[in-house]
Amino acid sequence: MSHTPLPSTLTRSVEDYLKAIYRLSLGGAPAGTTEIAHLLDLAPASVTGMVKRLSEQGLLEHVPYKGVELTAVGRRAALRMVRRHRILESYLVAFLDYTWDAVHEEAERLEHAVSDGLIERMATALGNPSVDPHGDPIPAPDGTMVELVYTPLSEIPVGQSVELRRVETGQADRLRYFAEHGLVPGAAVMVVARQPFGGPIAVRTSGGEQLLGAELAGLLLCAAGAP
Amino acid sequence: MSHTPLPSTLTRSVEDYLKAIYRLSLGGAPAGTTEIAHLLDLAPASVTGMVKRLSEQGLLEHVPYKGVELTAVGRRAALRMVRRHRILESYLVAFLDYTWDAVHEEAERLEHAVSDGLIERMATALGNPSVDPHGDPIPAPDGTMVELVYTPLSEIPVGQSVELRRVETGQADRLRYFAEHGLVPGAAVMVVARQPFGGPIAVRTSGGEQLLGAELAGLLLCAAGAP
DNA sequence: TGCCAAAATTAGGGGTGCCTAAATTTAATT
DNA sequence: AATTAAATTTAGGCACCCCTAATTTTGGCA
Repeated sequence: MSHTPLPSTLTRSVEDYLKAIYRLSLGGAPAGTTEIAHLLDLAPASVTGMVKRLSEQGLLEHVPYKGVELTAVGRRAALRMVRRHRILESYLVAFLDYTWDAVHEEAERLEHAVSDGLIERMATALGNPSVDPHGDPIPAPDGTMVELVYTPLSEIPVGQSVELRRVETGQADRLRYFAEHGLVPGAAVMVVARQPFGGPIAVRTSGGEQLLGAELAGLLLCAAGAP
Repeated sequence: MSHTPLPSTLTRSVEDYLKAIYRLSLGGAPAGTTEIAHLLDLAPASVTGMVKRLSEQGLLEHVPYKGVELTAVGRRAALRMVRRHRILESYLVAFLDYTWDAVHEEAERLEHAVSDGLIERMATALGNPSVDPHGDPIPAPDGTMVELVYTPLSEIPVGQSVELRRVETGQADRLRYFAEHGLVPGAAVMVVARQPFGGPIAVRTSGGEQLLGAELAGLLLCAAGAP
């Protein structure tokens, strides 16, 4: 099955818009221009202008005053950027001694500059991984991705041991904090307490430490039941 | 000794101008705007405009109608780009299976996007090399570079064997041709003939092949006398 | 239903960096 | 010294992508 070719020359700016709209599209609803503006740190009016241009290019569909959705072409372009980003992060951690909290910024710039060929060479060197250091799934070169569904830690019963599979934050300081306490993908943790109403959660790490915090609830995901 | 800090945010375009002007400055004379335009594939009038802006920023000195020269700050910024480019080329060849004729284009884009930190990590992984795969010297992180002076092959007497040290061309097809016949830095060659008036030259490679061509004269450099 | 606040868009403007076409300067030649 | 061709600069414009301020639309709520 052949694809409509992706536009060959997207600017860095356009690539960032597509990534942002893709991220927002995961929420299910069409992305609002203000949401996009917030993610990209731009004024909403600027987004309206760019959105108009990208619609004309067929990368997204815009219903004025309603919202923005990626077209099939736009989604492939966005997933291509996601693949680049996650392969880059994986490569930097595996081969150039980066820590998982330090790779994001570097990948954020490189993803706009590397060729597809280099990404594939890096992927090969890594053994074609399916997840990156944060446990995020890596889209395939053809732009397909299996979104892995994990159970949020906040839904694991008290007393159960599980394996962390994914740490969903890009914030370097949080990642550093998690890493210091062994909360990385693959780690085993036991839920030891929970506040009422789904609030903060407490876990015991394999190192015997006990940690408490609201961040733990949503940011750490796991495969339910796996020790 | 401390340096004037380099401007922290140079655009890709500015970085390319500085690199081009640096290359032309090696010829000794101030660079002309038309020369720069030719190197960057731009209209001469565009160069005049940019040159004006860069002079105001203190990156170069422009004497209207005469020519352009880098200031100390501009030269350091240019050498920083040269280091990035050559470390990147070296890394791609050493660790990601690129051939020396394929790295230029990739490095040309990456050099604008990588952080100084990543370049230094790559340099460390390479063992802090002083020359890149083409034999070109790599500037130090502080922006100093020893320009190695080799004897052009065209000046080696007929019958003498020498070691190639540097292949001075960025043209991928020529590099491929040279590589196919073993003409890479480190190779031993013997000059077997020369046309009158410093014209084309003929060499015998260690593989016993005999090659003739005008390109050989200027593009291949060697350490005189070394076998 | 009518009004209000939030969201989104339009209007107008600025910086960058490129272009073409029209001067202008320089340097070489006669 | 005058002419001329090449190099260079100026003038005027355009595309991109951002901004602020003003206006329009929407959706919820009294």
